[in-house]
Amino acid sequence: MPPLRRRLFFGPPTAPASGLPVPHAVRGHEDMRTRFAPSPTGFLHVGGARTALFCYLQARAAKGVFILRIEDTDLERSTPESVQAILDGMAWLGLDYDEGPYYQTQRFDRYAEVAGQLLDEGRAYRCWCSKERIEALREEQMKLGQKPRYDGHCRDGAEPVAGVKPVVRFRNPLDGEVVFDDLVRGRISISNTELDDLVIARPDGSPTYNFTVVVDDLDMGVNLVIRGDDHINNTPRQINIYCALGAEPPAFAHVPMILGSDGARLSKRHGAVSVLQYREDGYLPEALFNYLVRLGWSHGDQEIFSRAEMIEYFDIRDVNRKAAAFDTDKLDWLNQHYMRSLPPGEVARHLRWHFKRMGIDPDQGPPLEDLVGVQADRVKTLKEMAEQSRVFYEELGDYDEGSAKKHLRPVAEEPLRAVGNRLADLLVWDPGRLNEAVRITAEERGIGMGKIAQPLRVALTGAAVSPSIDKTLWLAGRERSLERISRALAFIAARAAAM
RNA sequence: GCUCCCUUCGUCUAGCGGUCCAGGACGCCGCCCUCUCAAGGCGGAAACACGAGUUCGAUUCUCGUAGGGAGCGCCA
Repeated sequence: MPPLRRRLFFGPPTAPASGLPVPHAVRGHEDMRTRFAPSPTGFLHVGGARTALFCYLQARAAKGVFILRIEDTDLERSTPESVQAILDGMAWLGLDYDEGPYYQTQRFDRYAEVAGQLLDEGRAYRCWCSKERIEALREEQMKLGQKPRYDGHCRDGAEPVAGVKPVVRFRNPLDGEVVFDDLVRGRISISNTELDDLVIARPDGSPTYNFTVVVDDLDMGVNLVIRGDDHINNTPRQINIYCALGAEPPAFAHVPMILGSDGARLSKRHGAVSVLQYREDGYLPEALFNYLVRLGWSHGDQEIFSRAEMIEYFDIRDVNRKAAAFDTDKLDWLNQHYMRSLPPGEVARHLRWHFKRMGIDPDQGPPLEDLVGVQADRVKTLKEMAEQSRVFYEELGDYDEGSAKKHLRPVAEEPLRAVGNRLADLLVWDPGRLNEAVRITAEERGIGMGKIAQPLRVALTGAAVSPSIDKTLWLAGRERSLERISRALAFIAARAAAM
């Protein structure tokens, strides 16, 4: 049997009630090992993603190792699709791990081995209590205003019950207290009298969560456990198991969960909760990453961080204690920032993905880099950008009714025809010359830019909203522009004739 | 019910006993710019949950109260 590995990278997190072992120097320990351990029972949601991201950053900051472990012991609910969704989500966010993915289902022999060891040493025992008895016990205790827990009926030896396969329970200490210094919450202590003898193996021998985590983290040499704060209450039990195994517990950091914009627990009704849904909605991974890391963590007043800066500055101990509400407006702002500041080619790559999904051929129009340069500060998401740019890649459909009525009127005919002619004479189709052509046409007539730009805009895009007129012409291209101007002139003529 | 945990502008946060009649960011409001929509520039409103202590002095420390969250499984 392989020895249980012990690794320390800072002082013991457990301590007698006196003497505070201050966790020190999280950074700089080359042997730090963290892990992200999701259970594959659904997609990777933003809360889990943020936990993963903190594990990743902390490992990178300490030049340690980041491990991925899939906790799939729940055969009923775990699915290969979920595993894939987790892997895809992490890949999209750029969370690369150094070890794994390990799968708990492949380690059942090992859990059985350790459970057997605890049994042999008397640190665990078999329990034949029926579920009915446990149920009745719980009700009784609840009625008495007590915290429901196992009463230790089989703890000191019990007669096997014929035809019943026993569970294995961990023999939890009866007194004393468990104290640990959580890297984000500070000191947490709980009395052993609050804990009971938890089941570590079911009748069929399959292990339970609190037991597998300990065995895995020990075997994998994990010395810093970063996880959601819903596990705080499990930690003391786990620490007791570490001790029973004669091992040093790792350090713990419990990060708060993410709330919906209304402060309630994040759920589907808040819109996107799955990381991959954000990709579909048009967000850049850099934006979501930056948003998530700033949610509950900060470095002075800085809002924008490059990956290298995050790694340089991140320290799990700086993570906030309280749950944070997800704010889509701020994510939007970050997304726009990254659409404008990332290399256009990089943004274009993601944009291409959206075009394809929408059934638009990105090669039937201007280069996507040019499009990004023009549209990035006009939209919040790549999806919006693609939607608002179809006219540069596809045939123009019907004019927006209101826009056509307002701008494609007989008075617009002459200026539109004039600008069309001037554009047709242009030898070079670039924004500078295009702008000049429109401006001069307006000046010659002593009319405002808007008197020409708006009709032109409707002619080119079918609606009254688009990038500045020179950029719109530039993106539409010479051929499309001239053709659409002709069409608009015909439309105006037909309308005049009908009046 | 019991145990554990949390509490600064609407939201994310800075603050680690005096530097705070509390700073930044998103959002919001106003003005400017302007060929539309944006973007940009300038300005503005907006918070220490409450009550006791400790202290010369509390946003910062302690204890209560209120509010919120999590856990109490042969789920993870």
